[in-house]
Amino acid sequence: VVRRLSLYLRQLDALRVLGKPTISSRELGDSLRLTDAQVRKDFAYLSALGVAGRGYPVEELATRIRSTLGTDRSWNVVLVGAGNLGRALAAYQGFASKGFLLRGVFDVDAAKAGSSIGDIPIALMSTLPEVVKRESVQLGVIAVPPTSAQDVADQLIDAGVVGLLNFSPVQLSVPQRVSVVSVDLAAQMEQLVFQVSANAARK
Amino acid sequence: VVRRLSLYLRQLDALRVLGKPTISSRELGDSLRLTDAQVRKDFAYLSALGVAGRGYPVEELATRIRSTLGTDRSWNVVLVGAGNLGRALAAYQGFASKGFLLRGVFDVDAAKAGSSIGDIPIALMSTLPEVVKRESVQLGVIAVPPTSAQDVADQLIDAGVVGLLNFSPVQLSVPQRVSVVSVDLAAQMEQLVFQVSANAARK
DNA sequence: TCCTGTGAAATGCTTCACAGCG
DNA sequence: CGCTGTGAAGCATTTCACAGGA
Repeated sequence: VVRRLSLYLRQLDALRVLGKPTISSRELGDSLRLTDAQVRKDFAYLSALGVAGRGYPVEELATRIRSTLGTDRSWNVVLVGAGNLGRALAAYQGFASKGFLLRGVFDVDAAKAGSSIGDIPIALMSTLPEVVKRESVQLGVIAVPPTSAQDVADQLIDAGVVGLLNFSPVQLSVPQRVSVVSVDLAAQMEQLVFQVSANAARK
Repeated sequence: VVRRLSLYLRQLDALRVLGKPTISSRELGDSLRLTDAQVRKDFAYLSALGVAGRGYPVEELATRIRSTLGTDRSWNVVLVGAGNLGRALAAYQGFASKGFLLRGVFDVDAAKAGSSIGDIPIALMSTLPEVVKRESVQLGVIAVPPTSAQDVADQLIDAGVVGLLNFSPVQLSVPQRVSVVSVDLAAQMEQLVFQVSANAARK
């Protein structure tokens, strides 16, 4: 359900650029391959504000979705792991533009710590707790090898982080108060292969 | 449903390293936060081979899942977009180790083409159709800015690719015979923020 | 006794269908 | 009219519960 809210938000942002003041559930649904009823149900869930005969006001709807997701406020983030993926994530524009403020990049490797990604310095893991506290960091991104993922997760949680975005292919075990979203790239690829095979089988 | 198959596979690989010959649905379920019934239903779906009183044989089960997913064969892949994310993906070990063979990296930027990532040369987009045909490439990974994502998708499809892994935050429109899996990093982050907020609200 | 395989019940999600408003 | 909001129906997925095998 929440996954779709993000999709709506992308679409609405595009519409705003086009200057469209209003959008119908049918139109929005078509562009995302959803039924119009589905779209209306979703918006009802955020006690919606559609105008019969017109549709939904683009601007207000976007604001409403953002406040439901929690992206109306900005969030402090740290990233652990300055390998290839970590570097790419640190430089990724999509985060900064959506209110995610990168407060630090960390690595265990002393050789990496000291260098920097763009204008973001890479720090040693040992300095993590201090930064998390000082900057009130709530979210941590894990881009380290699978073998150290759980260890890094524990350190982040000890330091006070309450949400983890995990890019390593392991199931993290965390206390209830901490939320985890995992992105397993190999799994996505497997997903794709399955769909391709299924698609080919269906003649 | 299929998403879970990937998770099982990870877990089974870990078990194999530990030398465990057999696993019960309960044990496997606990480690992935699923019920035992769920696990058994999933395995029934692949006309399973569990032994009552013992559990499932780790090795055979992994083989069975792989063949269902289609990862028992290997797949030829090209990657488009040699920005930060593209470079990280090209170097990512998780792909190569799971039977995905990277047959080329492409970019529109002539400055980037000519250089290389590790030992993989970056080629110009114009040479893409030839490589796709020569190497029988079935899958394409899109790591380009949102504005050119649809264009790149069209070129890949024209060249003969039948599956796309899309990292740009746009809804690609493709013909039925082509499968798409999208990974929107900003959306994952939004997901996380929502969960964190919900988790904090629940006292 | 431990564990699978599976009908049946329960739950959740999606689509249908239509009353009602601008 | 076009479009929303929503009960009710229709599907899909998850959990329960238990018979039966090793």
